[in-house]
Amino acid sequence: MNQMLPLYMQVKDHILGHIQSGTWAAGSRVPSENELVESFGISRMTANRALRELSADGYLARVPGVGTFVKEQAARTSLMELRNIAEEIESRGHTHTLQLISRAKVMASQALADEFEWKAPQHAFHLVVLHLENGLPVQLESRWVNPFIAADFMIQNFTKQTPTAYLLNTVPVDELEHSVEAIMPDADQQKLLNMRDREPCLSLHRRSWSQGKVVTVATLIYPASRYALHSRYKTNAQGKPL
Amino acid sequence: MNQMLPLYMQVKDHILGHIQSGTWAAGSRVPSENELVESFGISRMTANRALRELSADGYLARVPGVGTFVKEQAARTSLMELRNIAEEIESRGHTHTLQLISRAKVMASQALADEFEWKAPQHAFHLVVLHLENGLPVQLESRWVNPFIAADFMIQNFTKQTPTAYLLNTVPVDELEHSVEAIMPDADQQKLLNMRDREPCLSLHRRSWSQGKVVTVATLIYPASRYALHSRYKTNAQGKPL
DNA sequence: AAGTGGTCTAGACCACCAG
DNA sequence: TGGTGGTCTAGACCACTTT
Repeated sequence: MNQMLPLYMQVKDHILGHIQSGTWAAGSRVPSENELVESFGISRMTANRALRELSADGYLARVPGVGTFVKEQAARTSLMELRNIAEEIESRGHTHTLQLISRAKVMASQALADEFEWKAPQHAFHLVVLHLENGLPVQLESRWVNPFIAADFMIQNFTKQTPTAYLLNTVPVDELEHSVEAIMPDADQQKLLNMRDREPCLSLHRRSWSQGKVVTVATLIYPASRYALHSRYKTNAQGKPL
Repeated sequence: MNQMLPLYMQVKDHILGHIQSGTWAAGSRVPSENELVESFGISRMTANRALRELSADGYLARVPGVGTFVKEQAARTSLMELRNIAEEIESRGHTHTLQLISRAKVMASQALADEFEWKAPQHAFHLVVLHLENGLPVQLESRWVNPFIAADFMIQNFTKQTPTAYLLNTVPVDELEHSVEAIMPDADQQKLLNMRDREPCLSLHRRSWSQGKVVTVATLIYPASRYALHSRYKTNAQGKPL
């Protein structure tokens, strides 16, 4: 039972596929409306809708009189959503790889126990992973995991599935807390991230809850020159936040 | 001088105006495509585009065979803690003061015009303000304001009311975009913020929209040692905000 | 002059929902 | 059965850029 997609959707998928597979790199020209009319045997309005929507979604940039081009995807991550960095990188048509730096069962410090909302220190899983985009380090992840909730976390193969992806697929997240700072990396961090001297980092500290319990505490460090954090959202009628 | 807007835009503005003025409450039915065809004297495709785009933007919900309805706006943003800095400082029981560094009407660069979503560069109001907490600089605000929307922005006395507070009270904000980076301050910024050498800053870039138009573009710079951004909110199972 | 995107029209067929 | 939205067509005119 093949579900027939609308024509403009098929065209969108076709183009998005080329972008996300990397066949069409950022800056390259995509087929014009007339070319799509020819190759797909569709009307110009349908081709126009596909290109216009991809443009509204930020994948393409259209220049009247010139053509339509693949947009450079900003290296940035959402502050609102909990997204897997591997997917994020791959959706830009880039390659994600990771290096497992360390993995251990450790005794929580009092500060960490506080973050887990434990009365007394317990053992926790600790993991340090370096994420690379096209071979360039973009995130250093230091993560503690609550062993009472994700007991089989340590026996995962994180080259197949990132820690974030595993946790997202295993434990439903109810609540998120983010805290963002600018920091200067220490010597180890600077070396792992392959950074120049005197270059700052963004440090994103995240806690996530499931059914009232802290699942995981993570500190994600991004080289300032390679990543930005981003959020965009609609407000209520009063325009309340700020 | 009068810029002729595309027909589908006029229809969008017409509907958005009714929604944001409250004439059409959440849940109420908006005119059908055929009714818009009649009342505006346009083709159905044009009416369809207006309704479809407002639906994609989250203002309307369309139900095949039934009609198109004004959507309930989620009040999720009350959980995003990015508040007016004056209130925030005072809520800590500290004293907020500010210094007006500069105030001018300037010609927008092409990059700024892009941020305002203007086709061509126009004049914009520019303001630089230093915020202090108990006499210590904590935020350097560089703000550009759309003069077509907040025409009397420049004659305000910002020692009584911060620029953010004035804009919030004057223009209803319906959309916000934030982008956070870590930067090294330049010499001027470092001096104004009274910072030591080699200390990084958080740079928060903010755009706000009202009725589809960019009201203001601001860059807020915080010394890393004195500020962190914080947010906490509930999510659905996929890690997306409610 | 030829090609591009931006818009608009006046039809059309369909699946769906209501009375 | 008539109204709704969802899609699609085959034209059209325009402003613009490139050659």
